[in-house]
Amino acid sequence: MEAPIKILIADDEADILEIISFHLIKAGFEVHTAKDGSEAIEKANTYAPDCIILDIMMPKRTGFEVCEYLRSNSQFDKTLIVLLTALNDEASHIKGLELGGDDFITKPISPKVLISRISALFRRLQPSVGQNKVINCNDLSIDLTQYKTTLKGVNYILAKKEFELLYLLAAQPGRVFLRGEILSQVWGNDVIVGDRTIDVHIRKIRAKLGIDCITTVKGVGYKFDY
Amino acid sequence: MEAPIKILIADDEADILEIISFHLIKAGFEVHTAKDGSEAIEKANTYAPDCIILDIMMPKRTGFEVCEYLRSNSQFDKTLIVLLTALNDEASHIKGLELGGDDFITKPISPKVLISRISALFRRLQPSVGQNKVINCNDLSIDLTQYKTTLKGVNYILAKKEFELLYLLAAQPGRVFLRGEILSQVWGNDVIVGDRTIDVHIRKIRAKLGIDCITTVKGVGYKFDY
DNA sequence: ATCTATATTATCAAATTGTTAACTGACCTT
DNA sequence: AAGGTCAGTTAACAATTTGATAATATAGAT
Repeated sequence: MEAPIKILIADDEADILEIISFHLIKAGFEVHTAKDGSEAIEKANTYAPDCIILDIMMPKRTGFEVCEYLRSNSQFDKTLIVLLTALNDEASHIKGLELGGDDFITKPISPKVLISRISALFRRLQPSVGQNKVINCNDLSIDLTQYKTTLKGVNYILAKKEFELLYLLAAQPGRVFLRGEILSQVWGNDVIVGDRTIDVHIRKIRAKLGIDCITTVKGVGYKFDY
Repeated sequence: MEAPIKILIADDEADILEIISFHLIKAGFEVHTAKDGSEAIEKANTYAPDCIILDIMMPKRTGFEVCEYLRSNSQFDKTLIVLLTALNDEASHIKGLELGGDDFITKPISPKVLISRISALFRRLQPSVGQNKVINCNDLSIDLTQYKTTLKGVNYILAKKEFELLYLLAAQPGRVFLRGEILSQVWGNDVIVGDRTIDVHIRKIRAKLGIDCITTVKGVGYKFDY
């Protein structure tokens, strides 16, 4: 993870702010706080957080109003909005979600639940960041952390470059990778190797696995298809 | 939205299945159902739904087990998983979210809430999918990132130039492209090829796809019309 | 009917990829 | 240190696919 994920929490109850902040900071987030709706908008503009947790009942501007403001501003297109309230009524739920909220958590808040849910939202948002480095596709499994490839449970030993090439392609099944992309991803930008090199490695992968999981797209590149 | 969003619901209570199905269908989703965990996995593989709603308490396999299975398979990377339970306890919440669930809804279910939340999940998911350079027109789909052309779900392999030509035309259906435009877009400005070359490629596309999706505008050029 | 633009077909040239074998250097064994 | 093994690379050639052109046929317009 490069930059820490920024979260802004807006609630008028100081002790809630404090508790949530504590847990979020402990979970590795960068946390900012606001004590009312106006301050929330202000700080949202200042810090451009990745996620904003809004209490609905707040002075100056309600969570709904802040949510509406944020969603009308393209700058916050990718910002997650979590609404927070003591009210457990359906109407608020629906209103919040329809105003563009991404999730809805009812008080009393369990810090564990809050963090689980926020993590789930981010997991969905940044599939690539997912720490799961195992690709499973039908009966083929490619485990980056173990450099291990199994097919129908049987282990196949691929050389480093073969493995990296297969992993790259399989990470985005169906997508065509240009030869140039493959070279820069697997071999790096400064290394200069010929085009034939890719072919030979592709061939070795096909031969070792014995299945036709890599498709040639003539004049374009290769793609994983299985 | 071209294709309808597919949702799979798994619950062992028939009346719940029915009620939810009814509302989801009314909301414009394509709905499939399963009455236990094993059937859920089966149908997930068959229909590749965009969203799977899982009851936690189910015979054969619990919602947790199904969730775990789905999340370990890259085929379902982009599938939303919503967990459903009568239990309102925090432990299930956390377990579900940590297993990769995207949302968690407690029974008794309000159809309105359910649909609001699913819509919210999809709204959030769309932007990343929106990057796709896929042209969809009736039952014809042209995917630039995959260099893949399908008609009624059947894959047709076009050569590079054929594909690029079709993609160019289909990107702006109805618009007539002059021969000069086609040449400079597909072949580039420095390459010099004759006019007949375009005709030949157009013909190959028509022959391969078997449909008349490209119209000749005599004396002017060609246009995509389908 | 004639003229023009496009469609079709066949053919050849060019580009791309597949395959095999050989070379190099790193690493391991003895 | 010599010999062996293996990953990675390249070269050379074969196989295949694709692209372009020319020649001819057809259709559309005036």
